[in-house]
Amino acid sequence: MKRATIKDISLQIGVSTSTVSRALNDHPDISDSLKEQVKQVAKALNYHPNLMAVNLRRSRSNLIALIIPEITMFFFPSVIKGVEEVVHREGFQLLVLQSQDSLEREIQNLRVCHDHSMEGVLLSLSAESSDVNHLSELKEVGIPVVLFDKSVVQSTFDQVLINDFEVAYQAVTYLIEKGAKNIAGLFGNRNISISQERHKGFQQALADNGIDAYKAPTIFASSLQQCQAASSALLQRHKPDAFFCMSDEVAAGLYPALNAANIRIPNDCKVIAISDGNLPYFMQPTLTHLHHSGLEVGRVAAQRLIDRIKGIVKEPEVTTKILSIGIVELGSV
Amino acid sequence: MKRATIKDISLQIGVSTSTVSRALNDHPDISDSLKEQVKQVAKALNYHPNLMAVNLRRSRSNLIALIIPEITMFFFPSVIKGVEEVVHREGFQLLVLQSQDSLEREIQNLRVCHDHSMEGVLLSLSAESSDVNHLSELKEVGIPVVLFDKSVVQSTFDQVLINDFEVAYQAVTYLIEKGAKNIAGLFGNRNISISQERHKGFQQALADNGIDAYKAPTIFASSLQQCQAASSALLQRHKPDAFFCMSDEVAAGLYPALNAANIRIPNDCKVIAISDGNLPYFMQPTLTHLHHSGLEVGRVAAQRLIDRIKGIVKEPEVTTKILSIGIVELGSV
DNA sequence: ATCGTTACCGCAATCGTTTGCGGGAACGAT
DNA sequence: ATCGTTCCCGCAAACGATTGCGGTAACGAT
Repeated sequence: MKRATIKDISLQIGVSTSTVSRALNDHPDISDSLKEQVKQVAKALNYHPNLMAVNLRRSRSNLIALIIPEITMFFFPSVIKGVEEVVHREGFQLLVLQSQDSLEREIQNLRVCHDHSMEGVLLSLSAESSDVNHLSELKEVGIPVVLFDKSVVQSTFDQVLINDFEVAYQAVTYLIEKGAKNIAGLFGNRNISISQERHKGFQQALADNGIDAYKAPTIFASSLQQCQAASSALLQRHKPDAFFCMSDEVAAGLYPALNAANIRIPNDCKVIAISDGNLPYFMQPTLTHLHHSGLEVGRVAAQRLIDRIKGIVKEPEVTTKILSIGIVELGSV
Repeated sequence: MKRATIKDISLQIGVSTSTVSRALNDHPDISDSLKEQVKQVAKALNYHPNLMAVNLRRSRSNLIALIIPEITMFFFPSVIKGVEEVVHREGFQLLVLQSQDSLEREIQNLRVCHDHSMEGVLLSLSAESSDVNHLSELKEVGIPVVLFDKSVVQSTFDQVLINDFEVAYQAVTYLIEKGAKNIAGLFGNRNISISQERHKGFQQALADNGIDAYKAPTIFASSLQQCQAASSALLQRHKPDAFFCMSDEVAAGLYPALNAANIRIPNDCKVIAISDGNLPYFMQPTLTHLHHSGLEVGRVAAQRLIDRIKGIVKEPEVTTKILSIGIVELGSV
């Protein structure tokens, strides 16, 4: 019932625990024959090293934390997948924590990271986090942090982002090239930075094409339901010939509204979104989008973090990695 | 830079480490004034107990593992959410592992659970796991396991499931009540148990209503693309007046196929699915479904596990908790 | 002055490993 | 016979906390 320890092995064979330890770790001081014997007994006793003891001794934990606002079906599953892939390959274990978009819980989670001796932290800031001051605690004890997806301007940490402004600009420009003249914008929670940045890109693209950005119908909605309701309301007053959706989530709110108003996509109205490329294929018509690969974000961020942990990245300066985004042309434009 | 230990505090105040430890844990042997002082110094030094040491000493880890086949946008995000909710409330941390539907990786993950001294494991079996023999290792060392969603018949573990047969039966019966006479069935990976059970329920419901189940058009598809292709092919040969979809994922494959064939939902063809209730609202028309709440599954399974860990559940017998399922009537029937 | 309490606090073992250092045995060389 | 190597292996101290047991001081009571 109780798990075997190194001591059990040592007693059984009649050597010291240090010898057993060295044998199991293939230390050159130990003869091959003894190594063999030790390993056999270990197997027989179903011995597994107690990682709590090992980690305490080595003062490592082999753990990497991923803190995200919330696990929904949007975006983060792909990120987790990408992170897990890299983290697992490098021999770490992943711990997933959620901040529920609350600063308080984010701080709690960071404390957990500290307490559990995380070797590194991947963090997508909560909606309430307007700066990174609460990360100083980790910085002081030397736990590397990589921010991704959501960050703040004056960050002093490595980060993996996309250029939200640019991507939105690009999407809107694309709609204009396709002949759209009256473009509406749909955005998520107005408190999070990426909503704001994408909104700016939206406005700038309009302005650069001689369209009065302030007259463009605009919605900020924090949930699918809100978005659908707001879209329906919008359609009472305006008849846009195109929609820019900052995420596939808001696009999913828009579709039913258009349908209810008997507006056909893409004939009556074009739709474009930014998406990780899953949901767009479930929608009808399939949703043209700029492909913001969560998988890629996860991979790159995790790799960067692990490089930091291993000390491969020596420069003290932090880097901001901007991922490039491609457009996937489907049925909605 | 280095984190403060209990020793640092003891040196600073001039008491022993044991006293500091007791003071921090509000042991009655320590005077209130000293406690106050110790806590102040602890705060000043930004002291956090080293959980690796604490856990080694207490031989606990405070960790609960969740092993799932794969984090996709389907179902599991809700489960994770439910699990996290309970686990966090009870003061544990959650570790998410993926088996990629591979038995080998599932075994690897179980080893990780053992090595990291998990206090409990929540497991949704991989497609390749046809029994639970590989769980014996955990059983031997006394780590409780709760299976959920996917299990096997002769399981000797607590489990939280739905009655897949019954739910499918119920869904098909509903279609028949609504007038459907020619019902097709869409299923996922044919190797996983829930596909098989739901398929049986599908067939039985047909048979009980005097329909030849073996002539009913049936598809097993492991991905969205496969499902869409197979659906299109099916529509060349048959004109079902209703579809039973074992998951929202396959339903998402069906929709475009119906659309391409110019078949209208629900007028020309009804569709019903089993779903956790997210995706159905993004589809057009919204998808009528039997609501298999991932949130609930996660909560119940996690609570059961924690009861086991805490020893609240004393009975040696394992229990199988079957969650009830309600129907959500939306636009597709 | 002695004894008994009560209130505090320290010693040292412990959890399971790792690892620096030292030491014995065997063996060959001188 | 002595010395030097080489090859193995054990002792004991860490890692950072918890905790049973014992000990000391203060104090009042007798």
